[in-house]
Amino acid sequence: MLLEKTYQPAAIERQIYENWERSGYFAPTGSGPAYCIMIPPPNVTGTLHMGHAFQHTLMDCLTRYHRMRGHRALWQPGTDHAGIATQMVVERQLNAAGMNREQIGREAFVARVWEWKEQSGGTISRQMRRLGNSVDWSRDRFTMDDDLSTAVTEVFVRLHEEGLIYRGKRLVNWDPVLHTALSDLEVLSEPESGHLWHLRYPLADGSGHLVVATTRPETMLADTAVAVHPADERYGRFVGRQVRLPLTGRLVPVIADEYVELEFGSGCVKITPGHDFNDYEVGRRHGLPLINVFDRDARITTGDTPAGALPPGEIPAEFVGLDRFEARQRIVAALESAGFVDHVDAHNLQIPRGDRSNAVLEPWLTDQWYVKIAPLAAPAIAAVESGAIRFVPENWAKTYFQWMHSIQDWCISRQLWWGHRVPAWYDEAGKVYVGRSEAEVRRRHSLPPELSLRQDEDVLDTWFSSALWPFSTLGWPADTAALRSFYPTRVLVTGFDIIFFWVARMIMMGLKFAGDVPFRQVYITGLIRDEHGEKMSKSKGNILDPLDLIDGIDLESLVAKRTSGLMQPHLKPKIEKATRKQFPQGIPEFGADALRFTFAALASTGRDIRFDLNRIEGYRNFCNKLWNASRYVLMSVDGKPVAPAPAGIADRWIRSRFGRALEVVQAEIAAYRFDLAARALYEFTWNEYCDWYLELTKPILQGQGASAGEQAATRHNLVTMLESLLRALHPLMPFITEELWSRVATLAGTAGPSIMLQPYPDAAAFPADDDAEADLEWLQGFVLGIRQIRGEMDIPPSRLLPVLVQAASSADRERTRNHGAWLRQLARLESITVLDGGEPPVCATALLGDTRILVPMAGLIDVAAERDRLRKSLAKAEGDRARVLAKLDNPAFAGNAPAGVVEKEREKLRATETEIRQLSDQVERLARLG
RNA sequence: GGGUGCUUAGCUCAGCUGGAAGAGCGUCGCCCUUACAAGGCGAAGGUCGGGGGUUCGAGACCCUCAGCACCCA
Repeated sequence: MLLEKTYQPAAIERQIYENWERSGYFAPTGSGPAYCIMIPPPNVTGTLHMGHAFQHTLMDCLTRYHRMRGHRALWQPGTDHAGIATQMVVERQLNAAGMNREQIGREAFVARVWEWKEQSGGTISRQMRRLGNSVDWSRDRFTMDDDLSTAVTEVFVRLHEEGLIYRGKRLVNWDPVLHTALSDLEVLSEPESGHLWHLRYPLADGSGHLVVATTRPETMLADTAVAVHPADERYGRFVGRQVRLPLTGRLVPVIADEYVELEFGSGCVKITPGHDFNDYEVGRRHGLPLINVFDRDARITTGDTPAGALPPGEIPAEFVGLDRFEARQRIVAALESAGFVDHVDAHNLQIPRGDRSNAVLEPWLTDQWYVKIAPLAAPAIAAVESGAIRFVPENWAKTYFQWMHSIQDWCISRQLWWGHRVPAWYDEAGKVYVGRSEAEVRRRHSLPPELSLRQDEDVLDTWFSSALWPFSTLGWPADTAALRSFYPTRVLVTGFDIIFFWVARMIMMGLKFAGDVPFRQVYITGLIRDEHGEKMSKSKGNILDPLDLIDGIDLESLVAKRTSGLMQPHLKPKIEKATRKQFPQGIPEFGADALRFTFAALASTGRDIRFDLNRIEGYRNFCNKLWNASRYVLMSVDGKPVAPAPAGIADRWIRSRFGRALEVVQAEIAAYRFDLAARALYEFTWNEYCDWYLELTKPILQGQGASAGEQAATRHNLVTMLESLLRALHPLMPFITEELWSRVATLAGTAGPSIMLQPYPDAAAFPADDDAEADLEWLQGFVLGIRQIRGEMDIPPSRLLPVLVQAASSADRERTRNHGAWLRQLARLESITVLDGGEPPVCATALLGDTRILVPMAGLIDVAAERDRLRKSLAKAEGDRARVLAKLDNPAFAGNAPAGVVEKEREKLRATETEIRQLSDQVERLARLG
């Protein structure tokens, strides 16, 4: 059956994927070595963005490549529950319906989240299917699945038993909007403009005042000291005395601590251990009391300490209940009117905000669960130091070390409802019991049934369960066959942005609980950005849905997609304008294979990858090229005799070239240089297979000269070569290769249900053939010489040229004779005459080593134009000669450079001299005429 | 303040252990040559951010400066 004239991805892709999936081809099979990649689990209710599609392409390419090379390949899919993000989405839905989660209660709320997960959870798997991802869907996992939750509980309990999980009252990063603690990594600090208030704190003995500088005057209600630097001569005499806090009148000491910066502000700071991380440490060093004056909304309270509530009236009633920002204004106003404000400076400071809510965070004193991280970090550092885990590119190990060496204990509790509930129970006295279940807790601690226990309200950080992903998905804590074969996994493919969040934590947990590293290599990809290098984000309005590149999308739908559901609706006009400007016609359909090839081609070592539509268009054209090359092969072969027979020179040449390309591909995939692998395949396919090899078969198959046997042999090589090429391209472009292979395989004398189960072509089966390559290089040089004359002289291809060959060596004469048919067709020649001495007519000249290829000029070529052309070449050749001569004349060069290099230079000199002689000869000849 | 990258053709980027500057897109010519106009053929275009050094030889190695980006505090 004849192929369509152009490649139409939409017509084939879905059906092919359905067939693969239905046939179970994605599951690991065979007895080869195990090859396993864990998918970085995306948010179950989210969608895949360009970064996911990019990484998925690389993971799929690796999986398909190793599967074809006989590995028992498993690409483990799954999703995570994305605690805060998902809870926020469902809360917003509730708010829109005029409700909130407190109203409906925990149980009903969690049920709604599950509903939302069921409803939206299909998006990602749909996208993955369209991308052609060959994950083993039968093993699909979700972090909240029962078995994965079992793993979470098990790890929590074991860490607790070892004293590596503890509960403590500490300052945490508190999100007063989401009402939860956050880990350090979820805090984003940006400089923002604010003020530095200089406040007068009167000395208790009435002998004057100290001026303290603060960016947060509202926390002065909870001050428990004033600090100066011990070496600060301005203040030394005040240390040990007391000041009377304005507004509350409480007496606090003046202390000396090196934390104070001499040059900052007045050099004298207020210390508020309950509301500042640094002050907390200062307070600990000096045994200062802790006072808290905020509630969970960051509103002013009547104040409390770990020992209990402050006496009534300690915090002035006028401020109680005020939001922190309003409290600031009111307190500053009160201080001002009482004359306590010395002056106010404008000041830029770092403001910590929650990465989800964007709310200004508060250091707040609460009970939280922590993982003691140092004992886990040490082996995780060693694993990378020893090379048990290798980062690619290896530079990322530095980033990893830098963080691991300064790592803090990990706050794992979150005051959310969506997630794994902390497996801890409290009795009425507040005593805590940790265990796998309430029953186990009662049994272990011999608690009477009538003792009522309540489970901890908090859930665990989502990353806690993600950290277990490499072994929890394989069945841990059970000792499963999957765990035994696939752990440790081979490589983790992910972005540098989650080295700390995820990669480091998986290494720590894997070493601790699965007894080995979770993966041998970590391949860190760049981040996909838009064509201007901007990060893609909803609020910037520059996101692209990978599916829209596959299927295409009209402008109006694209604008609607980018401007709906914005967190900041006022950005809409700007986004719409930019989108209309960038995609005036919308986005055309490119197909999954073109998108995948583009991702692979962009995967170099850089940190930022700009996604440019021009690239994908180029690779869609590449798909079309491959399609049409196959079309040519099928047209040439189908229904005609095909027979394996001694290969012709062109056949030998293309096989030799293919072998070299495969070597590059094998090496570059092993090095995770998908860009170089893709380029090798692209260049081989287009510049050698299509541009030369297919053209070389035409004179044989379409001309009169060749014998039936030669033709049958050519057809055989034509189709077997294509069949191999399709296999070589399959990991990158699975759909089009499957479609074409299904039509080509039988003709090539092979068969099978799918190309994805076929072996990857082995470079060793295509050994280098230097003779064939030398012959073809000569032929290409000949053709190129003629084409150059033709191109520069604007001679149309329809005009066939007579050609004279002069000063040919006997080898060149033979080649001219042997390859006459090819030369005539590829260079579009009318005749080829080998000269035996004698004066040729006026000609345009092309050089091929010592041989001159001459095109008689009469009526064709302008003498002056040819002379200019030759002079340009001559000038270039003379420049070359001068450079080479200078090098060779330098005794230091001949003395120090390796012999091979020197010989190469000598050879170059000979070549340029021949060229110069020939060219000047020809220029002279033209000069005589012109 | 500490750290990590980047700077090569108009644009986006390759350039492996130092040995005659590359690709794609774009541009300019000539072509509807029966696989492909999503194509074919040809061409133009770069003092490899600046300066210094090592070397017979540097886009690549070292130092330094400048600009840009990111991470951590």
